Amino acid sequence: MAARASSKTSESSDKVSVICRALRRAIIEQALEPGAKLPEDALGERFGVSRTIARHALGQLAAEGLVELRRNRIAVVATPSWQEARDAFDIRIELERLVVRQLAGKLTKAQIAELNAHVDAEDRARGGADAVSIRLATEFHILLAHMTNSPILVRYVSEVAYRCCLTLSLYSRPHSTECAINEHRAIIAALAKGDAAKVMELMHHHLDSVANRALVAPTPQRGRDLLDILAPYADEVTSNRVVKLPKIARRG
Amino acid sequence: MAARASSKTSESSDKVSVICRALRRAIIEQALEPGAKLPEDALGERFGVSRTIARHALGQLAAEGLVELRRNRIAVVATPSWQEARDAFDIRIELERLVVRQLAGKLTKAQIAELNAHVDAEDRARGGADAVSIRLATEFHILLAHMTNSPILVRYVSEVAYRCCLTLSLYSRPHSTECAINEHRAIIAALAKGDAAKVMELMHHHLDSVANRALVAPTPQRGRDLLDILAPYADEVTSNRVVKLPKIARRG
DNA sequence: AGCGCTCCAATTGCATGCAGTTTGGCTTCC
DNA sequence: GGAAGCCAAACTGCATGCAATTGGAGCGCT
Repeated sequence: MAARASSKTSESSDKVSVICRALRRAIIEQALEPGAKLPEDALGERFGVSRTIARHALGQLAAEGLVELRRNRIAVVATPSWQEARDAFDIRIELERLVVRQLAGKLTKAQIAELNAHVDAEDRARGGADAVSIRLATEFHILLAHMTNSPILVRYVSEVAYRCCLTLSLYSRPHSTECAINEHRAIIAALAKGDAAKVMELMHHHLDSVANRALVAPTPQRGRDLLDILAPYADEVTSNRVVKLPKIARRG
Repeated sequence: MAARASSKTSESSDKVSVICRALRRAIIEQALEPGAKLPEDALGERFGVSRTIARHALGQLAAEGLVELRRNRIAVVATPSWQEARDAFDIRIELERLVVRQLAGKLTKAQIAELNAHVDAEDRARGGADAVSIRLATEFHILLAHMTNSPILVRYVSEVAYRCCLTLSLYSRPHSTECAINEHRAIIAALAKGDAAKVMELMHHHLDSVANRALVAPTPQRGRDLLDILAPYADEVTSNRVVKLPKIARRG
């Protein structure tokens, strides 16, 4: 028996949604790096729509955490801090444990075949671009979420998985996908067998190891948050000499 | 020591954000019932902004799942199905277990005082409007999430908690807040004591019992989704007799 | 009465225009 | 040489206007 009755969750075909999808994909495939500027004008022109639409799309992506929006400033691709990346993975672990708990032993043969086919695709993509491997791996997890037929769960898993994608591009060293693929296969097997506890443990370990492999320590230099990086240095300067750095320094 | 360093997570002061907050509150306090229409014009006029802004706000709320947006149709307050409500609570349980796991034993005295103060407020609100009690109870959980200083966690817990609020208004029988307040106090105590396992168990039980108390069985009649209710009948009709229900039925 | 049709008011989808803010370079002055 | 100040270009925030779609009232037909 299927995990649950069918239900639609696809995004509508608004121009806004189209642009959202395009940008989302560009971001997770790292065509747009974290920090990349996203001016409304440029987006509108590129996609052949008005600024209004581009703006709306940016709003949606900001709601998903893929884009940062500051008043009167150009929107940029989100640059999650290391801590945020770690938080995202923690949340993801819990959500995906829930996914496999709901799915264990409840998948149809067809669904299992679909999962296996996806992993086969991941396998074939080995050796190709890292970005593609990462995207496929992410989509495996989203495919799982879809099978719960819980639209809310799908949304949250998708969002947090995309965010994790984003952070992988920031903090990851060259990706090794081999074991990830094997772990995907193990998860499918355990799901088919119906061992909920086992598959939750597998998923937990899988995500945890991906996170640990990727998020290598607080990586001081790639931490990106200039303010944080310079804080200790700034402390030294400001406490010993002057109060304000740029304006009054010349008077001292 | 505080659970983590400070971080800002508040919504900006755009007109859009202001309207979002207003609508969100109206929805969770049931001033706007599920299914209520939200025409852009009316919203814009009411809040003294243009349709553009109202529209954008609706988009954000739709991303949060509080509003349903269908192309070329008037936006309406979301009407989650019973199953979606149950799913939301399942997700919420996992997320909030994570919250208290992170918080156990890491709260400052000031934070504990803040939590106690909030529960006191809940206590004082007893006997008042149900909607207010529910909102305060929800805000207790969001307050907890804030103390993790994980913006992502705050966002997800807030969203899913609001959704649960919404479903409570749909499926709940008259709310009994007494035990919920006691359970909140128990959670604070366990957090202060630092017993992570205990507080996770408490939170799990707390949310589960709220859900079970509220989501009384699939309540066939209040299920609201006419299509679902009629599905079995329609199956019978379409498979045995004719293809379309309204147009051809009269000919049979 | 019941059913279908037509047409109009209501409403959304989207582009454009204008005002206010930020950015970055240029000039000026030390 | 380098910092402060100024100015124009770039960009966002928002309102308004127009075309397209919807839904429902009214009307005629059976």
